[in-house]
Amino acid sequence: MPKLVDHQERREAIAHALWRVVDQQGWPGATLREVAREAGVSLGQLQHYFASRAAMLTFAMEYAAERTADRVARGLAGLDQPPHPLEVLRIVLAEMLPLHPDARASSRMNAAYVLEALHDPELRKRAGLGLRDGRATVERLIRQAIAQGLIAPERDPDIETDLILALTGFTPLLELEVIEPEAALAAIDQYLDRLFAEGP
Amino acid sequence: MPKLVDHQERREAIAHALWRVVDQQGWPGATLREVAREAGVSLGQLQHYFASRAAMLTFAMEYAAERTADRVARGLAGLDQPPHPLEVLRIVLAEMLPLHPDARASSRMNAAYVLEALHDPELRKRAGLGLRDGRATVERLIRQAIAQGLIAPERDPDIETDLILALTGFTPLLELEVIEPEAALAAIDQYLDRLFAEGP
DNA sequence: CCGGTTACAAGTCAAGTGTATTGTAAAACC
DNA sequence: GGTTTTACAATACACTTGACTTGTAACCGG
Repeated sequence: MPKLVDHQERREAIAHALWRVVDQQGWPGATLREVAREAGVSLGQLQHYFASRAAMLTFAMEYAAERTADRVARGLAGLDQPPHPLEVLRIVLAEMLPLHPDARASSRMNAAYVLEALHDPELRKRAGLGLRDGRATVERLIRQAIAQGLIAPERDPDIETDLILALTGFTPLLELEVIEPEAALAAIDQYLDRLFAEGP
Repeated sequence: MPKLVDHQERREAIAHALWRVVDQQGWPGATLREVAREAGVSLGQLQHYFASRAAMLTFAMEYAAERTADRVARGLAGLDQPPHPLEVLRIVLAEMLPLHPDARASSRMNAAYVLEALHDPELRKRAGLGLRDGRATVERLIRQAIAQGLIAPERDPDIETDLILALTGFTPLLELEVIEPEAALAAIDQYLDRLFAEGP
């Protein structure tokens, strides 16, 4: 056979091409042929690495989630140890919003994925689990911060968690350039500052 | 010619069918033939009312925006006159979230539309204008409430406006059943209560 | 060195897409 | 009452799509 090839590597390269296509042409534009062209491979080769379009999309999504987690982890590494929960939340939120090219690609992938998941039970389960996981992580953070006295004890951890997650609602505003990235960051800072403020 | 037909009425009927299709099968599933089937008309008839698929989608979106505005107006009519800004915001937010079938259909239409708009300059301009309009309306409300002393004067109207709009970020959480409708409403109430609370 | 496996290339296929064309019945209008 | 419009039906067209099949060169393992 020809030189043995690292499948994972190839798949990731194709996933990157897929991101680029989705970023530039949208989810429906991500046809097998278009992704192959963007990746600089033939349709046959692409099909050698992904048995179906669905398999390709699923892989690309999981890989995007990994990369986002990596970006967050890298951001957290730059903080004091242990980091202040406010800083943690700030970084998590900032990485989930389309504020730089990498995050934008992930964000668009995610949006398309969620939209698709609404009508596909399998994807729905998968996407639901992912989001629930994320929510659980944030909730843990909030509860810890309350226990540490960093957040006023009157705050309901469930509601505060949901409100934090809702801040990803900046995404469409940013994408359509209704608000500037600085405005989104300022709003997040303002919100977190109030959340972590001392009670009266 | 056969009995003269109310074009607007026909178009709206088709738009309703389109919503149903988008709601159940997603944006890409909204093919001319599928919408025609859902509307109970022939492909030829549908083409008689919409010159192209793009025209159909545009009409359906504008109509959805009108209907959402109607729902909000109906909600506002049930309030004291003049209504308290908090109540106004509560109703606006509640109608923008997928909390009941009508709002859900509009919400999904809107999500798909925004996603599509990212790669279509014409749609982008249109969607951007719509969102900017909405933002301006909310901002006016906030500034008024500050002027009336209902919101603490330290609050920055710009940031507060953005934060209000960000609360539409509950949408994916609701759609994927990560949180319950009551939780979203509770969070919104909590948030608005704090926004309108007296300063210390 | 050779059978078997891997890595692709290229072509084929059926299904589905939006759009354009053509035909026709019916009612409005002068 | 003839003519012109309107409202549709039906079909055809040119493409694109994901999937599948077949062919073939390359290399490893025995």
